[in-house]
Amino acid sequence: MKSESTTIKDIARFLNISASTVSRALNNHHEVSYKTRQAVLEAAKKLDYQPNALAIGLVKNQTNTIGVLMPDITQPFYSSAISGIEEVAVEKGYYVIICQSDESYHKEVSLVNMLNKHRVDGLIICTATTTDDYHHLQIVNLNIPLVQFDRVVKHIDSHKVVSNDYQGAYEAVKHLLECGCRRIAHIAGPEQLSVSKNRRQGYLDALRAANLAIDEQYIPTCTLEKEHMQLCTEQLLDLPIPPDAIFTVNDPTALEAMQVIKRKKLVIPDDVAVVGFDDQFLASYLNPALTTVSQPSFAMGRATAELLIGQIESKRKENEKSTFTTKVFDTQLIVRNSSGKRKDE
Amino acid sequence: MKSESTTIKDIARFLNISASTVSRALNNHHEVSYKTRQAVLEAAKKLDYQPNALAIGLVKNQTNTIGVLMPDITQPFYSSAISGIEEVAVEKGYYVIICQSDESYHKEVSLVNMLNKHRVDGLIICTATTTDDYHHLQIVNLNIPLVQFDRVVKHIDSHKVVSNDYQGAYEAVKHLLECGCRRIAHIAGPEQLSVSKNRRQGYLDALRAANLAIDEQYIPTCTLEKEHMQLCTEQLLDLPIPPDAIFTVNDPTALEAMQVIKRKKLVIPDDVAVVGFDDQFLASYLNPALTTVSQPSFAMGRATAELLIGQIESKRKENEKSTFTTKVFDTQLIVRNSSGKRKDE
DNA sequence: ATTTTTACCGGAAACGTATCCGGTATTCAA
DNA sequence: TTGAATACCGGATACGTTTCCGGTAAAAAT
Repeated sequence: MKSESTTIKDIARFLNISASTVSRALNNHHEVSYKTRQAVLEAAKKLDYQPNALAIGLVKNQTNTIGVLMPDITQPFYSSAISGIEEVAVEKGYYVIICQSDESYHKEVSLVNMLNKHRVDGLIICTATTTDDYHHLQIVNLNIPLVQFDRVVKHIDSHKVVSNDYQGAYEAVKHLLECGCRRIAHIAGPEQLSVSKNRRQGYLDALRAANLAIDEQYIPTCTLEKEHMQLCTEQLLDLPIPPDAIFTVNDPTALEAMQVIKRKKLVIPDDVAVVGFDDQFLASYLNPALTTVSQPSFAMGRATAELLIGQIESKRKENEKSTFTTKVFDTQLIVRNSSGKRKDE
Repeated sequence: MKSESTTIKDIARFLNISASTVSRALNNHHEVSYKTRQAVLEAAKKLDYQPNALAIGLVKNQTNTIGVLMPDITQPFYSSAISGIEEVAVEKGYYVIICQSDESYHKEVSLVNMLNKHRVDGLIICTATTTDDYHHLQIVNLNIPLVQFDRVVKHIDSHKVVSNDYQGAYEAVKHLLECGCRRIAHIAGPEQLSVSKNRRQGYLDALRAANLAIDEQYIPTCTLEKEHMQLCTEQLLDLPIPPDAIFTVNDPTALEAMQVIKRKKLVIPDDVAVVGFDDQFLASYLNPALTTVSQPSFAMGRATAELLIGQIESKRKENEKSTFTTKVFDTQLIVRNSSGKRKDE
């Protein structure tokens, strides 16, 4: 199945000139006359010439491709970020290869290696929950530009894009306090994730600022598996003195929490208020609508891609050692009915 | 920035053998002795050899890459399908490049051309709502294997993967009839989309089977823009004799419809029942939970990738002209409270 | 002991493109 | 009119790999 596509040599033969001249003409090189350039362009169109990206990549040692490795592209937060990444990528002439780790460390390592082998020009990664060894990132970071998204590893030297998790959590808890809640629980995420840690810290500091005692019983750590989200919620509600509010590490957890609360015939927000984190698009459609901390995932995706491509192209120009930036996006508290002051729809 | 990665020649030099032998050893060619093969493998590991996919692709005229073009990767139906595609792709050693058309015909054409230029080994496509010219698909279909997903164009000769839209719609309407509804409206999708057409037909036939008259006023065609979804719903509710049920072409439309219905202080399902199509993951979290037709999007994604890769690899073996199959996935009606027989949670 | 087979290996060409280097013809300055 | 500068082009090489072709040495068959 010879693919029979026309090459630069075909054009050369057609015009009785050399391949190198054709190449120069197609690349707007100045050392080619106007006349032959026009002839080449015309012939290229006529013969339906499509440059072979593989061959170009081989000599230029680049693929115009960036790899994106996310835990789960099904989650709105990630798919929306990917959408932003894709948008700037095509703007700048790059392709994006997506992979998902399914929150598995082993898949993550193997996919990073695959992408490395494929000679992607750069890599965007959001580590899996189970990842707590970062050699594979270190290694890839030496070869190709890397930018970390959302879940970041501090000691790895690269661009980073995150949202202000600490501030978001702090404000969410402050809001609950203002609603009159005094026994605020927090279903936290896995400890090795930067986002979990920062949100937890925001929660703690908000309580401290209000001179409230911290009760570790109120701060279960969730694996972020569906069943465990439910279990955490049940255990909170079964405490001798159950909480009057639950702030969850993300929206999916808030969803499950709400289901459990309803199943126990408790009323949201009267008996238990709920606040999530993400503002995934369904949050506003729930009943009661979910109060949550909004992250600009699409814009974050765009910024990530811009940083990455910027680094790729500056690297090509053999720039001085680039200094890495961490882009922090402000979050915004969206107050809806799951935490309101007992005014129903 | 010479990337300094070790090549096959480095290994050859290291072992004082020829590059061709190294290549053969790495590819388990039989014409190489056990001893040298071991030596090569060891040296490859020691020197951290990573085969250059570009070079391999150049000589083999393949990229091990498949392109996926979807209207909007943010929608759960698509992201879940992509997830399935990605899964079998890595299983079989392929990379997946994703692009989104944003429902724009022009973007679609330009992206198809980009992917073609990048020499992807195959292409999965779900056309945009605004696409009603299919030359670009015809052309690409001549060059590389193509499989159409969900929204398919009948007269283009390729594998196709769809769900049984007709049957799903038929059963949804039948269910509404059994609930006692008699004035069932249908918010339909754009007419050029195969899915819209089939679901509309299922709706019509179910009504006819029940000897109910068809009222075109009850069948608005929606562009699938959010505002238009709302407008269609409002117009239905404002009719002199408003419907007692609305069957929507997909879940996002059902969502908006429910919001509008609630805003009018009507009760679901007592005043108006609602049934959607997709079973996007949020459907069960709504209040009332949404009755909808479930499509196995993940499995559909898997099947699509399997068909495509199958075609790619059979093409390599210069098979006889392959005959194309259309894989139809059965849908399943998930009855929840938005259509129940007025028993509340 | 001679021929044939087998096992193994190296050299060279090829994939499609970019680019370095050198060369010719033209134009300009002196 | 001569020398140098300029404009343009072709040939060769390189990128990293696979694969065809031919060749040598050992093993097997005669």
